[in-house]
Amino acid sequence: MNSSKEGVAPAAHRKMSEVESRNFIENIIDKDLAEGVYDTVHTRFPPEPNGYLHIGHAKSILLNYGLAKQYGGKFNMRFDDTNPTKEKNEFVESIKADVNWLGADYEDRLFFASDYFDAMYEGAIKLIKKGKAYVSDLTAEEMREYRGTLTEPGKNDPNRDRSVEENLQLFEDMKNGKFADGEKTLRAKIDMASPNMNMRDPIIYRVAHLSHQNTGDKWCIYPMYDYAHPIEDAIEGITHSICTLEFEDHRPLYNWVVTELEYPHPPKQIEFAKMYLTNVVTGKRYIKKLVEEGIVDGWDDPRLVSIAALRRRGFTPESIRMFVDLCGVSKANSSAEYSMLEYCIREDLKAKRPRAMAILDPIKLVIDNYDDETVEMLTVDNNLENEALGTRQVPFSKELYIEREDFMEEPPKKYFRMFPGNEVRLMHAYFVTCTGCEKDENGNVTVVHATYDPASKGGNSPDGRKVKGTIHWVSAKQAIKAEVRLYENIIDEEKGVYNEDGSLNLNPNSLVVKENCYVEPSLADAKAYDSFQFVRQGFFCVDYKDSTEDHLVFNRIVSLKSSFVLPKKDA
RNA sequence: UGGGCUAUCGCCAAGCGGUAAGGCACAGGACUUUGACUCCUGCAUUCGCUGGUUCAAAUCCAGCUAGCCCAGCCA
Repeated sequence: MNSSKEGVAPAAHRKMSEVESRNFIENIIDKDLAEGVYDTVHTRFPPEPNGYLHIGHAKSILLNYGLAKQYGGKFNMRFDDTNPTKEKNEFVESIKADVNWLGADYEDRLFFASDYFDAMYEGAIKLIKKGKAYVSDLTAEEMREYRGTLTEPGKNDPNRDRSVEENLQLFEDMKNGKFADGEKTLRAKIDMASPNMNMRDPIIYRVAHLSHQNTGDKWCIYPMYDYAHPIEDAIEGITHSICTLEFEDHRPLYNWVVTELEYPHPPKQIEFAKMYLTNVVTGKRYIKKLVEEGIVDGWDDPRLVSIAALRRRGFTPESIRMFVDLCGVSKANSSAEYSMLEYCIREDLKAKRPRAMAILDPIKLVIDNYDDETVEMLTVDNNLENEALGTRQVPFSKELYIEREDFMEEPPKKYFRMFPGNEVRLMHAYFVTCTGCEKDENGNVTVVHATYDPASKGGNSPDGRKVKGTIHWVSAKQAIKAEVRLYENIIDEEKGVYNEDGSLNLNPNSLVVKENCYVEPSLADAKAYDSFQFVRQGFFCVDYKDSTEDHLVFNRIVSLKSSFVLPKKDA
């Protein structure tokens, strides 16, 4: 449509939306659909219920859910609970809560691997009958010796050629509890000389006399992941079984299982690189230690990156989704900068949430020419970028609090806040001119004085006079006291996550508690998880754990960006 | 040192033989009742390295280098 002028590349004017790119998994799916390998897309999120979910899992959840939605397919939630030694019901509940919070809707498709134990048992018998599985007497240590090493092939199991009848009997005995833990295993008969360790006759069933969180005491043999997972996928009709890179070597075994068990529409395993944030702690042992030592306030401490922690901190599901989308999907190991996550939450909240004034480090400002008794109620927009958020009333009076750093008796260059003789705007209120300050015996400023211009009500002067600075404030009498918690990364980013001895390199300033903050009275009814932009400062959210009606506690989600840096004072 | 995988801007990431998208970060500038937002502008003569094929290579071939994963009766 537009005739290109000389030297102007038309492509340069194209918008990003027009050149939307696809990730490698979408490419695979497109091809599968085009070639008729599958006629639908069915994915799943299959966590083991052995811990809390963190931001890394969010990627997997949203990837799987997003793909299903994008292709008009289905998404299953499935707990991969094949090892009762590690699993707890507490975790299935927390995982469900996190997945639901993220908005990954599995509808009525909530499954457990343990739902399929019978089918897996039948499958094992089928393998035995085909001569593709056998019962082994080897101990764990012997098993290791027989397996060989990365560079040397393994040796055949002495029991490798047991008869089908004997294997059938032994396997049944295993199931019936005739053997102690570790006494017998069922192995797939593949190739002890395979360069792929996973194919050296992998164990597919082990004996464990243990109560299972879902099946109780019904079983004393449990299938191994490599055997169970492909069956779970096949039974549920999963088409694309998406997992992380470390399972790439397991794919031949995955395919072996679905092939030997002759599933008519075998699922396809696809691996992607998990991605974490730079300078973040996700290791279970480390977090456990932080909790035990009281350095953090539980697994949902706002400085952590578990889903529960992000939720408590004030992140939204939308912001997490945006983050995951922005990061993309690939097979290259990588680590995203925290600034990308910060961008996402600011982006999500900026037009969505109301703005308010809060003073975190108060100093009194007295408007000397303002009436002692008057309290004016100013009508203020909740968010200039979003009219739908309406307006609120903000009281103004003679005595206010302003931010301590918004006054300097001797300002450096380019400082355009309050200093003697300077006129600034009190946001939404009046122009005021600073007239001086009072100090205590130590020279600390205790009160700032100013006079106001009655004609500038609302924040503009009819004579067209301009001011460089606009500062926020609250009326001293009507303001509500609140506690505000300022967070920084729990890790000292300068030096990285770990010290040389393997301990965490903690940032001593990761939590700063401001006890004496004043917020405007409109915040009195704020409820748990409600978030606001405190103008000129950042986004804050009511802490669900510690905030009460008479003691509001806010978490700083993220600060606002700032290009202003106070110049260092020369001595 | 056997096998598998990866390598494109500080961080992510497109690209699939026709001459390096985009986002974050960063830096300038405009605007501003948030030093925010928004808006402009800049930001890889070059794709881990070295050769080769080709009129043409980030894309194909060969060799090298670096990083990650695998020797649980974990997932």
